[in-house]
This record gives sequence, structure tokens and C-alpha cells, in this order.
Amino acid sequence: MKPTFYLTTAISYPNGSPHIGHAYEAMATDAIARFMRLDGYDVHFLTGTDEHGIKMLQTARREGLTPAELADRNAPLFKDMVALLGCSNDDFIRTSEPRHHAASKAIWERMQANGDIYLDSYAGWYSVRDEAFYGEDETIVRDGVRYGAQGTPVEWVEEKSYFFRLSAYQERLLALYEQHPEFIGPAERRNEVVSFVKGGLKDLSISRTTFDWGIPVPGDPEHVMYVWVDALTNYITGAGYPDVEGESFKRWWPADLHVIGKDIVRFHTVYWPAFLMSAGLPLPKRVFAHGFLFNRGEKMSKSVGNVIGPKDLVDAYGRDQVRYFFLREVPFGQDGNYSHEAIVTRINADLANDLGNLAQRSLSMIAKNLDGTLPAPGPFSDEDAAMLARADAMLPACREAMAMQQVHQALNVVWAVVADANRYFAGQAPWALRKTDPARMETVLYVTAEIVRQVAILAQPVMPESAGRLLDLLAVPADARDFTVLGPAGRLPGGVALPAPQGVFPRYVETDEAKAAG
RNA sequence: AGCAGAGUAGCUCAGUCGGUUAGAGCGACGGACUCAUAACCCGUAGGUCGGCGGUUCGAUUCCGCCCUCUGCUACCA
Repeated sequence: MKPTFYLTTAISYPNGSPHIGHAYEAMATDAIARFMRLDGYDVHFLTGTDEHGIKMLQTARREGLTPAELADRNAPLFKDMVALLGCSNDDFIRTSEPRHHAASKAIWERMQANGDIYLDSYAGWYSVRDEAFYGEDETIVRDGVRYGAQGTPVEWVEEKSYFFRLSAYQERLLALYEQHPEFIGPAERRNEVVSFVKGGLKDLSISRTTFDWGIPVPGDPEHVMYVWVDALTNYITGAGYPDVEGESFKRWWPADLHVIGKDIVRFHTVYWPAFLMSAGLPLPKRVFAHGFLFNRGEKMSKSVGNVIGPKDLVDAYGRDQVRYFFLREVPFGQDGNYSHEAIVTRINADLANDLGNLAQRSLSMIAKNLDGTLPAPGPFSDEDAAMLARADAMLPACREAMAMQQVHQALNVVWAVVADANRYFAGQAPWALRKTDPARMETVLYVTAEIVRQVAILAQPVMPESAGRLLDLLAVPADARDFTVLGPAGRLPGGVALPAPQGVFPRYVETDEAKAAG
């Protein structure tokens, strides 16, 4: 019985088109999902769209649509993006689906039964943009318009609202952070959350009556659920809630990992565990917040004109290349920058020159000098053994990095071996051995091919297609590509006929239009 | 304002639980080679490790203060 691993991205708000931030989160989470599968876990990977809320309603009105129509039009864009990026999600949830309505209704009722939901009324200055109320003293009037603390316009709203007794969970949340420091990652985020919670928690307004695009509150259809109650619940919907006795829910919940953006840490590390505690459900093991991406140091914005869609990037550079770039270049958890120049440098230096060329130079020697047959190695020299040992050591180092979602570190580990292998190859100079010591040449070529094999296996989570082609070139069977064959256990067999070598990672050649895109 | 983190080679960053010559990648320059995707390999780059002071035989690494930047929280207007 394989151990299970359930991981999620945040669900995207489809009142516009997917942007690079959505793509980044999906790519990174997919890499983690693929890594875990290859490492022997039974993985469930969920992503989707968060379709309710007043902003969807407003955007729909502006475009002359109903919110449901807007959601139906835009949700496929996100689904397509995920596919375009090669994501291996097992499910794509839309919060407008019946299964999600059922789950949201159920968790609400559980929280209510636990005495944590009460009806009260709320009056105050409300910012639609912030989806938040502000006290009178938090607002300012400028040019006849009143603005809230975040500088967004506010309007006076008075409505009845259900409240969640968040204040009752302060101590239990602090105990959670204390007992499970790994609950929040990266570690820096934990302190922020702890200090926020220590500062005192107020009860949370969790329903709205001013619009109806949402999930109706059970027993009081005048209200729809606050969009975050609805949105967060998607994670248990995806596991099969409310069928808590069902096989799916028992199998997948609690989630092992929620991957989110740093802007929504509080919802996931304060509100969400409180909701779950109230509903009597187990808590996710870990919430990891990644950073934001900036184009040449600037946040993407339409006015700056630097908005690049995921599709533009994939079209310009290739899917695996884009995945590799973002996951290697940006330390996962920190903000990062990207630019055309940086992407091209990574593609050419790391992929074409280092890995692609390593494969090509060794495989073409096998093709030309050994009739395309992978040689059986002779006795290993100290250099051979050292090189193999470095490759064999990759898996534990990658595991350690991936356990903390340090995807870039895992790639660093692998590419350090690629660099070593190029040094090894140049140092052994098999092209010279061809004349002086053909048997040694064969061993060196074998060792190099074996390094490429292990590198390719470990590159699969990030570049599934390209790494697969590399393994094809080594005639590695489809059932010998997971992590169980890393290390000495899965050494390439000598004497196997290899296909004609082909470049897997072409150099990026500059064109004017691509430059304009980056 | 409080709390947290950061300030290291041209750029992006790693690192030092205090100690001989502070590292990597990219970029630049020089060299070598020819198996390979004009790739790879070797060498050089002389950086006050933000500033000042302290502890110490010795601090980039510990302590204090200051400056700058970032995040979180609060508040004022």
C-alpha cells in the first residue's frame, strides 16, 4: 500500500485571464506532485477556480453577462492553462459545482452545530475592492469620495451577517503553531501569523446579503456565504466531503500540502484551521506560501504594458523550458524576477550547454564509435566511482529539498552533478582514449550515460517531456523511470542498442519578436 | 511606531555554530581542446562581507547603536 500525498494549489479567481502568477503556482505544485509520484506516493493533486463573490458579479455586469456565464466563459481558460503547462492534476474543481455547494453547506452546518456561528448585524464603511469593512476613523474623504485604509473607495453598508466565532480559537491556533512549526512555510511566514494571532482575533463576518452570487446559507437563503468560507472549503470538496465515511475522504484528507501565494497566508493559516477545528475535521499538514514574480523588477500591470500571459511564454520558449526557468531561477517562497535575457540564459547555459550537450557529446560518441550500442563498463577507476557516487547521492538531497518545497534547491543538486559530469568527461577525454585505450573510453562513456540517466529521472518532475526524451535516448523502459531505479540498483545495462542521438534541448536563438515578448 | 528579515565580487545569491588564501552561477578577459548544440574544460576577476563602536589573541561571522531596503501589525492624517 503506497503512502498517500494530497496537495493543492489555491483556486484561481476567474474574473480575468490567467496570468503568470497563476501559472507559476500551478507549475511548482505540479513539480512537487510529480516528484512525490515518482518517489512512490499515491498522489492526489487538486486545482481549480473560485467562482463566487461580488467581484465576479461586478465584472459580469460590466460585460453584460450573468456571473454564471462569466464563470463558464473564464474557467476553461484556467483549465486550458493548466493543461498547457503540462500539469498532472487529478481533478479540477469549480466552486460553482453541485459537489462543492454540498460540501460548503455541510461544513457550515457543522460549524453551526458546534455553536460557532451566530447572526448579528454589521454596519460600516465597506470597500468592495478590499472586501473589507473599515471603521469610521479608518476612512478619509478626498475629493468628495471616502476611502478606506487601503486607499480604496468605501460605501456605507448596513446588513445582517452571520459571524464565525474566530475569537474562540486564538489559543488553539497558537497551540497549533507551537506544536506544528512546520504547519506554515516558509518559516519566516510563521512569525507573522503568530504575531497576528497573538494580537487578538475578532469574530469574522461570514455571510453577505447584498448580492446573491454565492452559496446560500443553509436555512437562510437571504444570505450567501462569505467567499472565503466557500473558497477554502474546496480543499475538502476535492477530497470527497461531506462523505466523511467515504473511501475518498478517508484516503486523502487531511491534505499534506496547500501551496498558496503569500498574499493569502492568513486565510489559510488562521481562518481555515479554525473552520476545520470548528467542524471537527483534521487539519492540513502544511501550508506553503510562494512569492510573487516581477517582470524586470516591476509588478505586471496593464498600464506598464508588461503583461505576458503563460501562453506567450510557452509559445516563445517551450513548456519545459518555462517550467525549468521559473522553478530553478526563483527560490520557492521568495519573490522573483524574470526577463527575456534571464530566461534565455537559463535555457542556453543550463539546458542546451550543460545537460543537452552532455547527453549529445556522450551519446554521439557511442553512436559513432560503438555502433550505437551502450558499452558494458570495465573496472571503475577512482574518478568513475566518485562520479557515480555523486550521482547516487542526488536522491536523498533532492528529497530533503522537496520535503520543504525547495524546488530550486533540488534542481541545484541535480545541475551540480551535470556540471561535475562535464568536468569528468573533459578530464577523462574519451575522444583521446579512443586511440590509446578503447576499453577505458567505453567505461567513460558508460559512466556518463549512467549519469545522464539519473539526471533525467530526477528532472522529470520539472521537465516531464524533455526528460522523457532523454530517457528514450538511453533506451530506458517506461517502467524503469521512477526513483526506485536511482542509484546502483538501476544501473544501465551494457550491450543495449540505443536510438540515434537527437538534441533534446536546442539553444535559444534570438529573434526580434521574442525579445519584444520578454 | 512596534515586531521580523535582509544589506557579501558588475549582476543574482550561497556561506562563516569567530580563526590559515570569503565561495557559486551569470557576465568580462586570457588559455586549452575538438567528443559535442561556436558547446565543454582550465585560469584571471584583487569584493573596506551596509556604517560606527564594543567583546576577544583574533569578527564578515557575537553584542550595541546608526543608515538603507522588504514583510507583517498598529496608528496618525
